Amino acid sequence: MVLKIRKTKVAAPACPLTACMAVMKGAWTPNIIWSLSGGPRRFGELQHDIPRVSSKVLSQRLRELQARRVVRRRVLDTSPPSAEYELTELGLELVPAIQAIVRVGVKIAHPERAAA
Amino acid sequence: MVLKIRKTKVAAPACPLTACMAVMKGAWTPNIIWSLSGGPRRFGELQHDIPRVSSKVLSQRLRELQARRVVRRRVLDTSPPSAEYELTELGLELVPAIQAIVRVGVKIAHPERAAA
DNA sequence: CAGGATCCTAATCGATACTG
DNA sequence: CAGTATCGATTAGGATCCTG
Repeated sequence: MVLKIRKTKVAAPACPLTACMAVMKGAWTPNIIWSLSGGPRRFGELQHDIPRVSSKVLSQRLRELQARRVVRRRVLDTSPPSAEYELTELGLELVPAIQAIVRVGVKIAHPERAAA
Repeated sequence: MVLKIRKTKVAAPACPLTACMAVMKGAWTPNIIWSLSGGPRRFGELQHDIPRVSSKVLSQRLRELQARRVVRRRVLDTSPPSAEYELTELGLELVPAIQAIVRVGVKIAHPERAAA
């Protein structure tokens, strides 16, 4: 006998999930957005925030995020010349999701503090 | 002159983020958790919920999630034999994060409904 | 129905070196 | 400082076939 597929009880379809995960693709992308959620950061500052990321991967992800209109790049007229990255309005929309992930991460990392 | 690294304004360090992302690693993992958030599902039902996932990847991710105590597997005494997967208490903790991601995904996919 | 085994491709990442 | 170029290792994922 054939088992019937029960109707899912989940309200929204999986496609918005996939759409959002496409933006956060890459192991370091959430960290980049998280770091930028505190305000504009320079390239070197991002590397400082995310210690084990290579400059190659960091610049790759930043370029992708710019292409997706999540991050904006501004060249500053300083000496030496430097650049600043900041979240766009679209990028700011991602912050609550990252915050939720961080909250869970805290629970996973410190189960004893889960009561709080 | 050397540019100074400005102190980050982000409250929590990136490590909890990384810890949580490790659990959600893989393109399909969030979809699996999302599908299970509606209640226990069988293997075939998960494949139905996530149309383009191969059985290999699905079973791989399910095994990883079991190893991480996020998902529990129960063999049912039916004919033909079937198995059910469900979220553990730890797995349930991930649901709010996934929900937040879905919410952003809806905004990305349907910007015109962003007002709601 | 519920998966494991195998083969293969594409993407990601890390390390190193180099440029303006 | 702010990246780019290149290489090599790892891995996720797709397709197909097969079993209990």
